[in-house]
This record gives sequence, structure tokens and C-alpha cells, in this order.
Amino acid sequence: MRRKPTAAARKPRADSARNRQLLIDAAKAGFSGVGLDVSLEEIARRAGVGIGTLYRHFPTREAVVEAVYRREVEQLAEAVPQLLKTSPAGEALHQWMHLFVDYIATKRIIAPSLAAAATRTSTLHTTSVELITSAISTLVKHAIASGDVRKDIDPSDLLRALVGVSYSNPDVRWEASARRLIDILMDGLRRP
Amino acid sequence: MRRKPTAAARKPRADSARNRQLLIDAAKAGFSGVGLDVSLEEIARRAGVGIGTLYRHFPTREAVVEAVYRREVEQLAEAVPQLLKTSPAGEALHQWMHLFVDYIATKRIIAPSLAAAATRTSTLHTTSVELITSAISTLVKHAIASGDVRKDIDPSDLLRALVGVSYSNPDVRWEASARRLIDILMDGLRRP
DNA sequence: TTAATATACGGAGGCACCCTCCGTTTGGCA
DNA sequence: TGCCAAACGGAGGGTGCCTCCGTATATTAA
Repeated sequence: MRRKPTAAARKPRADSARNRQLLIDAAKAGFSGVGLDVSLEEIARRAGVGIGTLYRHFPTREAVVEAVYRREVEQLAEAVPQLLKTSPAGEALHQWMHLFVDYIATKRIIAPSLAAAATRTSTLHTTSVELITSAISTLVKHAIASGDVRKDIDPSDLLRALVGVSYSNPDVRWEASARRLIDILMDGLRRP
Repeated sequence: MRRKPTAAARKPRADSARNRQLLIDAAKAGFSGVGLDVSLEEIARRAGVGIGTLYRHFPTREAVVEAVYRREVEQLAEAVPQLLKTSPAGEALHQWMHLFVDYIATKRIIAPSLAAAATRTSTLHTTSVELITSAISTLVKHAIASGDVRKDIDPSDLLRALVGVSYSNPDVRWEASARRLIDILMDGLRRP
């Protein structure tokens, strides 16, 4: 059986996929640690691969940024079924809200670079918003159904609250502050 | 007579001031034409000075961006008395609103770079907002006093409208759209 | 298992840009 | 007009970007 009539299907090489992940890990660490202007050579070094390998996977610096962002959003979406399986619905929502802070932490750093690539980014952005909205809606729905949280919660409002909590404080210690506020918010959600 | 007890006052050299302005002009043109990542050597070339001169005036790339932005804001503020002198108060307000679009056009380009320099920028930003608010307040006050525009206008609301008009449309042709909307807005302001 | 080969890897090298340093030029002052 | 502080220009060393191609290896077929 073939995928396409013309080209024979061949399994993608394992090292390729592995290096791709290593590069995204290294890039995320590099952006957080060194800054958005970390050199691509430094990222390759951290990933333990040659610079050529980096360029084969990501033809431009912007492609690297986009890959980091995309994976962050995907992880946020993929965490939902996992959390619902292992925790009560209320707790799942709570934990996911903390994951959201991780996401914002990354987004804060790479946002300027994402904004620079106007056109392509806008569809990327649209997709991300949809993924995240859908994720929180699912969690809220389950938590309401299980009786863990009050009924009068609109997932979009909660998302807005999360964004507000995470963005409002431009201080260096915004993250600690955001996490405290999330815990308080969650307490509020639990009482009808 | 001396300005300071210790150091003798000496008039700053004319060529220095002139080159500074040439550099800011060239930088603005470069950012608009080539993009935010235009090389500093290109800017120096456009200004007709050596790279060393650029670095003497602006020790970092960010200082260049900041200088362009600052001058843009200052021009917006300084235009007010000039406009009030040469035009009726209503017309002065109208013309100034168009200058505002020029300002946004520049700001759109350099905003990512300004955002990168978090701390120092925030005071810069505060000052700019104050300058601009004060400018539009003066113009509105005069236009109301002269009877050119209706009385129930809050300058801050008008500023918000300007920002909204200029930012809402992420299209490439936002500028034409913004200018049309400003003209319509002005028509509205004129009828009580 | 082994051989064949598509696929991926690494890093040298050429180019552009960043920034500093210092010899040269020039504007301001007496 | 002459002095000199201030400003200028650009060569040059360092770094990062990106390409290219010889080498290595995962996958497949036999």
C-alpha cells in the first residue's frame, strides 16, 4: 500500500523527529534564559545538534519561534483529556489554569517576534484561540456537571479573567501574583 | 556667566546637532522603508555620516528607536500652538488628528522594539501619553470655546476614538481607512 | 543478516552586521 | 587668526546568519 501513487512511502527517520523535539526544547529554554535574541547556534548547541540540522528543520528564526509557540498551545489543548482522566473535574480545571500561566510566560517572551510576522501569524493566532477556548470550555463543562464548581460560569469569561490576571501586572513577579490570584479565583468558583 | 560652577559652558557644535537630526530622519525612513531590522550602517549611510557618528549619538540600536519615537511624540505636542496660530480652532483639531495618524504609522512599526525594553520604556510611555493627552485637550478646549465643535466632547474619549480608528483595522490599507473615519468623525464633532 | 540508498547529520566557510578605537577634521572661542 | 575641545569617519576584530556538501545512519528489500 502506498500513500501516494508516485512516491513510495517510507517511514520518517526516528532521529529526525527526536532532534526536532530537542530543538524546540532547547529553543524554549534559550528564549527564557538568554532572551528572544539568543543565537540560533546557541540553540543548536543546547540541543546537541549541528547548526545545519537546526536549519533543515526550521528555515528561519521565525519558524523556530512559531514552533515553540505552536507546541505550547498544543500541549495546553492536549492536557485536557489527560487531566480529566486522572483528576476530579474541579481539580482538573484548577491544574489546567496553572498550565495556562506557563503558556503566558512563554507567550510574553516571544510575542514581539510573533507580531512581526503579521499575515501568517494571524491564522496561527486564530487557531490557538480556538484551541484554548475549546480546552477551557470542556473543563468547565465537566466541572459544572460534576458539581465541583458553580453553574453560572461562562468559559469565555473565565478565559478573560485568566488573561487579565496574567497580563495585568507588568511587574517581574507577575507570575507568583498570577498564581495566587488563580487559586483565589478557583476558591470563588467552588462556592455557588 | 557660567551654567555650572565647575565646567565652562561651551555652545554645542552645530554639526553635531545637525547630524543628530539627519540620523533620526534617516532612521525613520529606514524603519518605514526597509523594516525594523534595517542595519545601523544603512541608517548612517542614508544620513550621510560615518557609522562612528551614529554610535556617538546613539550607543545602542534601541536608543535610535527611542529617539525616533520621542521626536514623533514631541512633534505631535509642538504642532499644537503652531496649528492654533495659523488655523481656526476646529480646523486645527482636524489637522492635528491627521498628524496623529502619521504618529501611529511610525508607532506600529517600532512598537515591538519599544516593548522589548520593558522598564525604561514604561516611563517613556507615560510621558508620551501625557504629552498627547495634553495636546488634544488644548485643541478641544479651543475648538469648543470658538464654537467650532459641539460642547459635549471629552478629549480622552476623542483620543480613545482616534486610537480605535487607527488600530482596529489590521489591514494594509488601514491608513486610508483611518483617514476617512477621522474626516467623518470631525463632521460629527461639528454638529451639536 | 546484509547490501543498497534515501534521508539526515555536522560544521567549515563566506558574508553581513555590530561596535570600538583612534588618527583626522572642524567648529567655537579668545 | 590660532588654539584645542569636540566631533567625525571608517578600518578592523568579533559574532551570528545561512549554505553547501562530504559523511553517517535509519529504513527497506533481498
